[in-house]
Amino acid sequence: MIGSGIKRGTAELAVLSVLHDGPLHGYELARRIEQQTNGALRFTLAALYPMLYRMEQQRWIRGTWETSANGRRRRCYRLTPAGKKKLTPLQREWAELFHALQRLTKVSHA
Amino acid sequence: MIGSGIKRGTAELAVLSVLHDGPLHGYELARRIEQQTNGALRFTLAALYPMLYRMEQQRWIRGTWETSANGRRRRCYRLTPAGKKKLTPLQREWAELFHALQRLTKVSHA
DNA sequence: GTTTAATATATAAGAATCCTATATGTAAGG
DNA sequence: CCTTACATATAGGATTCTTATATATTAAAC
Repeated sequence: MIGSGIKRGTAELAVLSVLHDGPLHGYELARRIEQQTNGALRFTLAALYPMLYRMEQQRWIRGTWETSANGRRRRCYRLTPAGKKKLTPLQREWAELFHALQRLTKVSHA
Repeated sequence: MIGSGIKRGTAELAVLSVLHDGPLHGYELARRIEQQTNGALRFTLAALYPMLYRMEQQRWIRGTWETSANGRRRRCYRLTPAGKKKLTPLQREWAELFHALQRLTKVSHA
């Protein structure tokens, strides 16, 4: 059965997927999600930051303070091994949800 | 852009889809959703009834009290024309979300 | 005949997630 | 100097789903 958390967990999957490409800070993360989905998926930073804290507490990502060339202070997040392990079953859960909804709408048209 | 409501709106799509097949009462609706998705998608009745009220207020469904052959009193819901009109764009929105998430995870693997 | 399971609806209390609004501060461009 | 882009942070609120509980009828099991 599909876990209860996944239905509203799009953000979690998005963050883990993007960070799988390489470390990033929050602001850029939000931009990547929006760009890579052609604007279809978008998260405000106010939604993103608390989520990054939660994911850091769960040890899926790890944040380190860094200073960019500009001298700007920013927090760089990278995927932990635990985070990588989390990504695969999460994708599978989403695929299951998609198939479930497709079955519902297709049966409904029959 | 995908609306903010749809990410957690699986239940809405499920109810509209199943009712598209024909009128049903709440208890049976929950069973159909579970059966047609092979148990992948499941809603408790406590989640379903308040949602049916909301959807009735929005005129997407209409409920009438009926008495079954057993003599049991139950509320039968059927899709309104407005509900049918709502179903198509909802399905499109979901399809968009699926594609967006697929793009994210695929780019991430590249 | 009494208990149990299945049918059927309803509400309350709570958790989780996301959004809007707001605050703070730096750097670059005009 | 003023605006735009960069960058993080918190408070308050809305929505949705879950768990727990209450009620009542019917059919089957024992």
